[in-house]
Amino acid sequence: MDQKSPQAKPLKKPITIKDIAERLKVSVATVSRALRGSTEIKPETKEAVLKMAKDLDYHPNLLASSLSSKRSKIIGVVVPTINRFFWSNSISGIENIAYKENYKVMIFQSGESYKKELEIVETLANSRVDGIIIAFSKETTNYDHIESVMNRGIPVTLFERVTESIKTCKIVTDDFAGAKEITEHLLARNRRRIVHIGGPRSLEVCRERLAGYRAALREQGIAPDPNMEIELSEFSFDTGGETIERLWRRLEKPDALFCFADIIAIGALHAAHNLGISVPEELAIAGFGDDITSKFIRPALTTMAQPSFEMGQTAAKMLLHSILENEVQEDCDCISVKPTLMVRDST
Amino acid sequence: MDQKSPQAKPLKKPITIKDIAERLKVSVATVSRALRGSTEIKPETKEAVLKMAKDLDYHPNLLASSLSSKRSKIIGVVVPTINRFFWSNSISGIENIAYKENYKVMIFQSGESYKKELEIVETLANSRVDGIIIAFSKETTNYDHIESVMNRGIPVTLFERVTESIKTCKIVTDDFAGAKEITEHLLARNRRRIVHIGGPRSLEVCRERLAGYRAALREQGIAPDPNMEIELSEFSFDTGGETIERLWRRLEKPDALFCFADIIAIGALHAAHNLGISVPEELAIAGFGDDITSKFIRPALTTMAQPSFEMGQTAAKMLLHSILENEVQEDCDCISVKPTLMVRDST
DNA sequence: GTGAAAGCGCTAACAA
DNA sequence: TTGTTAGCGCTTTCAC
Repeated sequence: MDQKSPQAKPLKKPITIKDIAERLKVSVATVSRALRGSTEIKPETKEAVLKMAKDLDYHPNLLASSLSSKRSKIIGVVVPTINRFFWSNSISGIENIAYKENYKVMIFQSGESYKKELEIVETLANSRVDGIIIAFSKETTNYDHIESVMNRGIPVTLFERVTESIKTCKIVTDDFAGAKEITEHLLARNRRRIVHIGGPRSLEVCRERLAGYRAALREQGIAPDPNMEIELSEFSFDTGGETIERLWRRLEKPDALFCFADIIAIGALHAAHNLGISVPEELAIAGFGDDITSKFIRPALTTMAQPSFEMGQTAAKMLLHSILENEVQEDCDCISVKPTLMVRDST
Repeated sequence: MDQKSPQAKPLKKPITIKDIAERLKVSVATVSRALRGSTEIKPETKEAVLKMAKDLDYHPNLLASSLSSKRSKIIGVVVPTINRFFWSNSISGIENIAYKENYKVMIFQSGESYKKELEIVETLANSRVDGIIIAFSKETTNYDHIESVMNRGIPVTLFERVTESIKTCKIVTDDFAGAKEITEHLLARNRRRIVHIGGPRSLEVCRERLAGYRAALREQGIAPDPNMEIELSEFSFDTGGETIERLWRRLEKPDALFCFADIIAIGALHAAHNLGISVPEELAIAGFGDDITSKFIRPALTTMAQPSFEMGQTAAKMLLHSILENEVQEDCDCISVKPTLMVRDST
């Protein structure tokens, strides 16, 4: 019953270009050229090779190919999580462009862990991908791993979660403008006690959103109040809910909430419902990101829409440009994308 | 201005084990052994190698390593999309196990396209991954690509979207039981005109859910009615919405909806709201999958919860087992996981 | 147009 | 414990 089968895997060893060459009595070089569609080859020879490859059920070994050509036609993408709409949709945008240019996309998630991000980036570089698009984890404050990769000649494009300290192509949301605009919207709705639920200050994204919020207040002569600025370290529905419960125990309750991410706002909305708080009458709630859920919850969430798919496309274009140009990236641009205010029922 | 910089990439060529060997006046074999933590090596030698590697800023070339060792320590995962909770959460489960065993996970999405699935699987195999976990696209009805990969000695585990025609490890939801249970729940709520919105029959998943629905009806003496069975080919919020609009033009309106996926149910819920249909009084709506959104919409959606994270973990365990055992997979098991009914406000 | 040959960087017998 | 020596399968000069 538990006797091992004598010949485990069907280890008839794979067909290589050498096999094709021998059968055809040509050199491996010729076969290689034919397979790669090189021009300097006689059409008949090429056809013969292609036919033989098919007959023998030949499959190229990409490892060998990449090793000797020093090109993999693969780009690596690192995001904090694929579990949220913004990230997964960005990736679709990246793939959309990459596949057109015949590049494959390898997706990795850091899970917001710096350690895992390090590992992934190192693996990617050691696997000789042609380029990397990365959005930093919330824990990342040291960027040596990126410098190292770039020094090794691998182009890197920073995406959304970026840092000023690295000179390379970047694409980000104009978080300052977006946060300012949505705060102004709240102010225009006659809200004065607007609480900002922000994310970890280690992220530029979060700092910018906070700054935009403050700027809008100041313009209305309202001095930013530390009590009205909450800093979260976790991104989840639950933290949004817990926060609102804490806020509601205060003497002076807020009349509006601007959350740095939809996921937080949705959690808050849910908790508000359970606490019997009427939205938007008693409390207006706004998010950021236009998560796909935001349109479907009730009341539908007011938020800033980020064109994630297009941002992914742009990132891919920038990276492919760096790869193909093979230039130093010193002079690369930083693109800032304006988000769009989506006014819905929650404000 | 547009003059190219003379030295493009910093092409100081990478340090290899040969460089380390020369500096240390040992052989490359020794260096290789030290780096891989082989036991048959003198501790001092090992230390010296490690130190030199660090000093020289050595980074291993995984391509070369995999090429010669014929192991990559990478498993490939192919899913229709990472954009939905079930899939992204399954992947987290896979990663959770894989990383513990020191395997990296490469994620790919087929976008529900058979052609792209083919390409991805071929690339994965040609990149000599150690194993593949795959959930088929909705278009996939031919499984030769999987047979081919398995014949080449690469273990494959089928995940959720499977086929009977391939003998290998599989893990699926018990869709029949789940669909039957949720339909029974609807019946218990005194619904008799229950419409099933199903997915493409090409997917076993969808056929099973339909079968479960029918079985529940039959047990109550209700004959399945083709007019009450709708087949969708797209998975999106919009199709859910459009469908309910069509249904509502009928003379005899349904009193319940069992959608084969939450995303459809959520779209329907949204459309119902816009049409002024009261849920659940006039129309009960149930989904399948317990998408993260389902808990937060109003009314909260009744659905079947699939333990996606755990299913991912199990898939990874099965695959790793096949990889490590290096056995033929003929006798592999097929695990079927029972989903859990989550009764909420929509029914 | 084609072939010969030298690698790409690493692993893995087999010897020593 | 270490070194020698073939490769792994493919690409890419450089001749012919």
